Amino acid sequence: MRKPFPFDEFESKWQTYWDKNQTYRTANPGDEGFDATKPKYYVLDMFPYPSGAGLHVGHPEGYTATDIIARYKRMKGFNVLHPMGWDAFGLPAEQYAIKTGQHPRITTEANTENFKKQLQAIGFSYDWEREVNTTDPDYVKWTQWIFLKLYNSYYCEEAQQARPVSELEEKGMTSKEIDKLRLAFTHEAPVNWSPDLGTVLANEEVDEWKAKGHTVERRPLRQWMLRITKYAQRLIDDLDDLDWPESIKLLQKNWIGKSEGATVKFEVQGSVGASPASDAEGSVGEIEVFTTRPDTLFGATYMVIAPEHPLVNEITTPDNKDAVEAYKEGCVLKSDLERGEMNKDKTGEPTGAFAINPANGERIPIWISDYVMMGYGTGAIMAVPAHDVRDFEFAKKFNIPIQCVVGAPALPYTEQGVVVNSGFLNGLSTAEAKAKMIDWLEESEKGSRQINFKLRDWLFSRQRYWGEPFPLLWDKETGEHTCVPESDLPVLQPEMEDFKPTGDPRGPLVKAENWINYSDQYTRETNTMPQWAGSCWYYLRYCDPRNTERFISEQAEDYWSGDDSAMVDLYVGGTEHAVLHLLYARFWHKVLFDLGLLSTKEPFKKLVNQGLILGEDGNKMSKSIGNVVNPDDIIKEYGADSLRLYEMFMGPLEQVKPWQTNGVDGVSRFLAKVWRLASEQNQEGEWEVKTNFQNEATSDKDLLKALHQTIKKVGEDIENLAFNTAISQMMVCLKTFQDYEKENGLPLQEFTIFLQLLNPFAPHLTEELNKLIGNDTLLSSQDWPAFDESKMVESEKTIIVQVNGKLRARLQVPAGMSKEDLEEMALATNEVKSFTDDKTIRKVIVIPNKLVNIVAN
RNA sequence: GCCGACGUGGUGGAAUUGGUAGACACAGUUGAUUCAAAAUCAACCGCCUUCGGGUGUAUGGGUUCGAGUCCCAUCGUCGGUACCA
Repeated sequence: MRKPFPFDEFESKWQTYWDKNQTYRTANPGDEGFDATKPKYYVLDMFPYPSGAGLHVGHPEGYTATDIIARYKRMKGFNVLHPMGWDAFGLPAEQYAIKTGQHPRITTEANTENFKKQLQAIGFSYDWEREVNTTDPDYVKWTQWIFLKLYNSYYCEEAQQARPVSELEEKGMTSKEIDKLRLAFTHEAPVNWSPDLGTVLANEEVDEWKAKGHTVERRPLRQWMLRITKYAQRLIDDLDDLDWPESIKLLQKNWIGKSEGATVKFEVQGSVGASPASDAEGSVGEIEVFTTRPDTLFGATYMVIAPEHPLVNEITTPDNKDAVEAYKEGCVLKSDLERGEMNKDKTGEPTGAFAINPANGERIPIWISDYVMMGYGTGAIMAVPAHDVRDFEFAKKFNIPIQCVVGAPALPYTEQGVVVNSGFLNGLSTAEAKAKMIDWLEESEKGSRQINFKLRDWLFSRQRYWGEPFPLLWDKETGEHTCVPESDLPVLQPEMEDFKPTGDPRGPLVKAENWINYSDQYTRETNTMPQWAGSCWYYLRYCDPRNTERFISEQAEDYWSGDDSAMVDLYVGGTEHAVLHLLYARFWHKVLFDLGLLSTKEPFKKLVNQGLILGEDGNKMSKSIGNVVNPDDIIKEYGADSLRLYEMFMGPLEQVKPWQTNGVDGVSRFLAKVWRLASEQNQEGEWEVKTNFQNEATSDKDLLKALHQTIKKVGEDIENLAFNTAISQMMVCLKTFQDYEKENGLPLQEFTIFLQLLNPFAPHLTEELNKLIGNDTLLSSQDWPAFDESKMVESEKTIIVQVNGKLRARLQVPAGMSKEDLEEMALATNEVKSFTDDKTIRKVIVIPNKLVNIVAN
C-alpha cells in the first residue's frame, strides 16, 4: 500500500539519530553541559509493569501527553527530567516460572526489551540513560536500604515525625520495647492467605485476585507491617497543597477515613467465667466502645461486640455459651465478602451479659454480631437503634427497645437535630450535645475524645520468590530479629529452579537451605516485599540512577526538588493507582523527609489521571473479548506521528473514550497535507522537495493572524493539557497555509514556526520537513515561538443582532464601534424591523464587539 | 446504600467571565479528476418545515435581556466504596 507520506522512511531514521546523539539527555548538576540558570521541570509517567502481552494503545496515551509537555518545556527553556523505567517484580513472571520452569528474570528481561522497543518506536523523548528497573540488583539494594531506614525508625509522637530508633536505645529501652515501635514491625493477626498463590495478600489486593479465580482465606500468621497509620493525619492534611484532581483527593481521604468522636466505657455487669450473670452483683469489668455520636448516648439500648472480641468468652453466661460458640464458628468460615453480602439480614446472639449505660445508668444487653468488626475502633459499639440504620435493623429483628433521643419525623433518623430524652443534653443541637457529652465523659472519667482512622497498617510481606527479600535476620537462640549489615546489600534471592508454593507460610525461599542459613547465629527472613516497594521511590532514583554511594545524591535531590514542596512537577497515570500506589509513595516520601534525607514533604505536585481507552466496541480492552489494539499495527499502517496525534486528538486526556482506528485517518490526512506543502510526488511516485519557496517574511495579514492565533492557542492548550483543541487549531491554521501556498508559494519563515508548534506532537515529520526546507538546526533545540498580539488584532468584528435573545442578523463593523452606533445600526436592519414592527422596543443591550440584543413585546 | 464524576448530531468531541450551539475530525451524500479504482480536491451534512421560519445541549421547573454553561428537582451512565459505629 502506498503511504500518504513516507513516514516509514524517516521515522526510524530520526529515532536512531536522537538515540545516537543523545538529543534528549538530561544533565544533572556536575554533568557536562549542565546549565544552572535553567529552571528544572520534572515530568513523570507511571512506569509500566512489562507484561508478556506488550503495549496496548492505552499505554501511549499518558506517555504521549507527558512527551508533548516535556518537549514543550524544553523549548520554553527548562531543564526537563523525563524518564522511563520498569516496575518489573510481580506475580505473572513468577507464575509463568511455576508453569514453565523459566526463571522470572529471563521472562522479565524479554518483556522489558519488548516494551522498550515498542516505546522507542513511538518516538518518546525519554532520557534512556536514566532507565531504571526495580529488579536490578543495584536498584534492589536501595529499596532494601530504604526499608532498613523504616525498620530503624520509630514515630515520635511529640515531634510528629519519624526518628531513628537509636534515640530510644540511648534512652535505655530494651530491644523488645523498641521492636514494638519500629515503623517496620512484625504482627501476628488474621491475614488474607491464598493457598493456591501460596502468599498473603493486602486487604486491598484481595478482590483483585479473587476476581482472577484464586481462593483467599483468613488465617492468623506473623507478618511484617509498615506503620502507615502514624501518618494518617499528615497524609490527609498535606493533600491540601497538592494540585491533584479533587476527586482523587477525596478518594484518598475516604480511604484514610478519619472519624471524630469519643470512646465510652461501659461497665459490664454479671459474672466472669462460670456463674450466670443474674447471680452476680456490681461491676466485673468494662468494655470500651468508639462512637462518632456521643450525643446519642442516652439512646444506647444495647451493646454489640465483634465475635472475635477477646472478652466474648469471659462475659458469656453458661446459658448462652453454646449458641455464642456456634455463632463464632460460623463467622470464621464466612469470608469477608460473604460477611459483606449478608448485610441485608442481620444476625447475632445475646451473650447473656449486661452493661450499664453510663449516661442514664440503665442496664442494657450485650450481643455479639458480625456487623461489628474487630479491626475498627475497639471492636465494640454502643447501639443506638433510633439513630443508626444498622442498629435499627438489628433492634427490629431481635425486638430490642428503641429509644429516640433526637427530635425526628421518623426512625431511624441519622441526621442532626435537637436532642430530647437525654437529661442534661435536652434542647441542645447535635454539635453542642457532642461537645457537652465529651466534656462530661472526660470529667467523670467514663470516656474521652477520640479520633479514629479506617486506614490500617500496611501488610508488607509476601511469600513469593520474585520480589525483594527482607534484609533481615533471626537470631536462632533468642528468636529476635535484626538487620543485615549495610555492606550485605543487596540481598538477592538465591538461584532456584522450583518456584512452586510449598504451602509453608514462610514462602518458597524456605527451600533454599544454604541461603537461609546466614551464620551459626542467624537465619534469614524468607519473606519478600510486595510489588509496591519498588514503585514507592522510583521517581527519586531517576534523579541519580547510577549512584552507587547513595539512593540519590544530596546535590541531585536538592536540584530536582527545586523550591517547591513537592518534587515531581507533573505526574500522569491511571486512576487505578489513585489510592494505593499514590498513598504508599507519599508515606515513604514523608518518612525519608522526616529522616532528613529529602527536602520535600510530598512526592508529586500535580497529578493528572488519563482516562481509559476502550476498545472499538466500547468495552474495556481485553484479550478475551479480542478488542485489544496494538500500537505496533497502527505505527505500521499510519506511522508513529499519526498514532501520537490520534491519541491526543480523541478527546480530553482525562476522559474515558473508545478507540476508533478509522479516526486515525483524520490525523494522518492532516499530517499528509502538512507534508505536501513542502513536498510533491514525481511521475515515478518519488517524493521531491518543492521549489516554490518564499524566503522573505510574508506580510499577508490573514496568514499572520492565523499563525499568531495558533501560537497562542497551542501554547495555552499544552499548558492546560488540552491537546485535542491544540491539534484542531493547527488543522485550521494549516488551511490558511494551503490557500496561501497555492498563490504565493510556501512562506518558509512562517512555515518553520508552524513546524515548531507541531513538533512536540509529531516530532519525526516536523524534524524531517524542517531539514527538507533547508533549516539545519533541530526544532527540538529551538525556543518556543512567541506570539504577537498586534498581528492578531481583528480590524472587523461580526456583531450578533438578537431580538428577544434570538439571532436575527449579523453586522460586519469596524472593531471598537461605540454602543450608540451599534444600537443604531442594529435597529436599522431589515431583520430587526420585521421582527419588531408590531412590538414596542423595551430595552436594548449592547456588548461592544460582540452583540446587540433588542427586547421587544 | 453512601461518596464522586458526567449526560451536546449517526460517532469522537468544540464552545473564555452566562453572549452566533455543534469548531475540528470520523462516518455518510453529491460532484471534479481517472479507462477504472485508490488517493486527492470541492460542496453538503442536528431535527421539523408550507422554505417565512420553528425547534434543539438527558427530563421538568427556576434565575436572566440572554442559559449547554448558574440554581432546584427527577431520570440515566460511569467510577470509587461497602455494615468503619
